[in-house]
Amino acid sequence: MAAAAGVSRGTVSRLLNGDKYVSPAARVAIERAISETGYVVNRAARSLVTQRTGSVVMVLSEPHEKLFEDPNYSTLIRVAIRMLAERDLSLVMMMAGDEGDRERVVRYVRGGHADGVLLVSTHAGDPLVEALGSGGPPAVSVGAVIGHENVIPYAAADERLGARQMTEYFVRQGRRRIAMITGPMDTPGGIQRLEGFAEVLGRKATQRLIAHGDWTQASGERAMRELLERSPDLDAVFVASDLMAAGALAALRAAGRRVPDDVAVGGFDDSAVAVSTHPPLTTIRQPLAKMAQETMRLLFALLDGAGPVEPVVLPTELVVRESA
Amino acid sequence: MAAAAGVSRGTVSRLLNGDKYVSPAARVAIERAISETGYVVNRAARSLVTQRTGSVVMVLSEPHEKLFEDPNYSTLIRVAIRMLAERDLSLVMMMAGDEGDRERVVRYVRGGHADGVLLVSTHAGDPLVEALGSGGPPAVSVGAVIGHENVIPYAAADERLGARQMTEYFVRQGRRRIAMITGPMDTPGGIQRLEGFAEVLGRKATQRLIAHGDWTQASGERAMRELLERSPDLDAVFVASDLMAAGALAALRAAGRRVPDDVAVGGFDDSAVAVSTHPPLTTIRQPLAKMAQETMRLLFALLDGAGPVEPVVLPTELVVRESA
DNA sequence: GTGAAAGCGCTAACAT
DNA sequence: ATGTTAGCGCTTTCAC
Repeated sequence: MAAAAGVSRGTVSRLLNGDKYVSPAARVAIERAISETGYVVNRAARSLVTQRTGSVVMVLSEPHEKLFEDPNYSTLIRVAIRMLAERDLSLVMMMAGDEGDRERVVRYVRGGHADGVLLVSTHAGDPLVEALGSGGPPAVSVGAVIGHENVIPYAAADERLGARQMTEYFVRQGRRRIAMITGPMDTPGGIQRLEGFAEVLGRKATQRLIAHGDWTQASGERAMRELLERSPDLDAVFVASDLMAAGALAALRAAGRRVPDDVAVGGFDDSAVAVSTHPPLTTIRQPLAKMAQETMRLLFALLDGAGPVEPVVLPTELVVRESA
Repeated sequence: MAAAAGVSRGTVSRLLNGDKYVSPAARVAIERAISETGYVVNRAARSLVTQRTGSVVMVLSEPHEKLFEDPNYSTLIRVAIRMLAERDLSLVMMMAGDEGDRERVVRYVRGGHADGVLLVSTHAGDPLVEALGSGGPPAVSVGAVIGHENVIPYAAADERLGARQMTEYFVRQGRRRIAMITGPMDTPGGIQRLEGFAEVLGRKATQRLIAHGDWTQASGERAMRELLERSPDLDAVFVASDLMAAGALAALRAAGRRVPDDVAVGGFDDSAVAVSTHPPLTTIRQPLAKMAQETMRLLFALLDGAGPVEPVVLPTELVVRESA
């Protein structure tokens, strides 16, 4: 290649890496040679000397079955691919659902096979976070990592705000017995959406009116049945995700309750399912694409050697459809 | 590392690569040294000499916005990650939605950055397929690549069979005016599901009873409105995907038609949305996980240097719920 | 069965 | 502004 352009390999390398000291003549000769020979740099060789890999790994920490039931991941993946591509970085996907997975991820990352780590849906106490620890490449997360909020930068929706928006909407509507189906209580969405709910209702938010799900549709249905049994007189339910809300809708229908007449149902996410249910869901829009973008921006800042970066919390928005 | 075990680097390498000529003594010494030093092979260095990268790239050819509305991709990604991990290969994701994307993919693949290519949802005539051409690493596809069925091995559902199963079910129910909403006519699912439909109905499958969608929910709704206008007396509609069927359901409801009493609705995929709609969808189950597995198996066979491999076509199954 | 040594293609430091 | 050169860490002959 260098030979084809009549210059040394050093000069070619300088051009490719944006070094300023390349003469116009050399530049032209090299560019011609590149397009004629179809030359492409060998990343392995480059990695060997630069100690960088040109790739970022997205670690999905949800148990396998549940993982992809949630359409939100799709947006994350799409945005990440796009933004990484702009920097000529590639996205490697790994799962960290069980112990074996986690070990693989740790070996991969500590082995220097990724320049950065993108954590997704990491639960509280996940040993992976400790194992990744310091000394490795920079890590960021979409959504806070509980217990590591000050260690792992993140971009997240303002979960509490969203929960308050929905709960206050119910209150304004004059709903009197407002229940909630939460997410898993070891995730920020699980914890903080409940907190927002409780902030608005105060002592009216009793245990009888709260049930827990695991983000799946089936769990939403189960939780709704539970609530109807415990508090048959409820007239509204705030469900911490659209998918679980779809399940709740099915349980309400089975119980003969009309939505929103008898029971108002509010979801969270504003994902695709929100418009495929009947009635379409009133829900809280999470700016997912923006969250993903901001998370990538944090990662890039870290990759560029910026100092410590601050978490980003983005506002949510009430989207009124027909379920409430 | 070699020093830590008191042997030469060559011996370490031999052990790591499963060469038989390693004495038990050396093996023990090396294994101890590995666990003590936390040694991990440097893939870049290995790649440099072996000319293999240890990664497979999944190329998603759908335009960006539509891409992930379809929950099916999730399963593909999950299965691919799992099966690749077992071989210590990693999954790199790329998009090929527009021209710039495609160029990047081609450079990546032709630049030798992947040991294999996993095509997903490639449309007929996609220039990417030609560009990847021969001489590169082996490529396989989930679902046939139209026009390249004999070049690119694939695992797919028996689309025609599925369409026949649904259409025959309608016929058995005594439905007389059966319409269809197809997928894009440059995809196997678009073409072959229509073929199966037409095979059963013969000349009763007229243009008036056929509308086209692009797999999105919105397109399903639009197509359904179109059909209702053209053929108000229809009493059944076979929709080529669950997501589009969700859209069709909305259009039918808006038009005041009861499902399944007035109009029977059949979907295709048996994806998560099939149970979140009201009523839940009668649909055709596509063995997606199995398709993904078989596709990976084909890829592995190719990576292992097996001769030409045969496409795999898997049977579908009618799943009766409440929409028909 | 194992050590020694060449070399994969590149970057970066050094010379000029 | 550019050529020269020394590795990066591994696999793979080739000797022994």
